Amino acid sequence: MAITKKDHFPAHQQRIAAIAKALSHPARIALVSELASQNACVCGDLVAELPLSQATVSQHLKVLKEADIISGETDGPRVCYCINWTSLTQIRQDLDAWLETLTEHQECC
Amino acid sequence: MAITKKDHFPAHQQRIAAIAKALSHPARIALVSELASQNACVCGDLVAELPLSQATVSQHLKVLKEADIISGETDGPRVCYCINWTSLTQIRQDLDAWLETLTEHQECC
DNA sequence: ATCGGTTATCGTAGATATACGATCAATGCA
DNA sequence: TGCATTGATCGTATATCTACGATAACCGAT
Repeated sequence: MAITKKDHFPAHQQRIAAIAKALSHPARIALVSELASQNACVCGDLVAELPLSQATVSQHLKVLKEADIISGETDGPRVCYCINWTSLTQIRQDLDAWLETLTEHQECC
Repeated sequence: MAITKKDHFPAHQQRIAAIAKALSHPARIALVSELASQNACVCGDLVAELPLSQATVSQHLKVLKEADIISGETDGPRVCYCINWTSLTQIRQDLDAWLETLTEHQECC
């Protein structure tokens, strides 16, 4: 793509886009749902729930971690992942705030 | 990616992911914001607002259109784009519903 | 120290996404 | 009819994403 131009946009637009991007794959939606419903927390259990290899699941978990949606702490030989509720709440607010500003003007063509 | 496995996930998870994907680029967030604030509707004006070429903007508009977030109707030689409020409202509800189900269980590690 | 189990990372292949110039199709106007 | 304007599409280059096997790193227990 030659050179990305994402940096040419305002920070708040980049923020919304970054949140959306982290949630733009069904596997990551499934992981977040699974973690939230507390059916699983250990990485191995999550791998068992998804139709993906361990390596791929680990990669998706990394994306969610970098977006600060989840966090993982080592528990002996395993890793326990869980939702970062503080961050997720903020994300929800940011999304909602943006969607709200849209509807405020609602009077298009 | 060899073969995509997105189809192996439940429809509602695919739906959330698809919404997120359509909003996963700052240019598209900017386009939606711009359209909602009614500062522009004609494609040419949108191109002038963004730091992208006409071809690229047209491509982003196409993505938003396919996600049913916006619609465009020909107005003489121009094309007038506008927010599909019905669909956007539904999207907002779907997103909010998903986020709500997450917090219901909120009691992780 | 070695072994078995767990997870992250590396390397890689193929699929998509991003970006743009060039071109095409459609429209309005001279 | 011919021309300028507008916007979609094509072709293409590069970047990023998705997926997995293989391997490395780590831990607990023997």
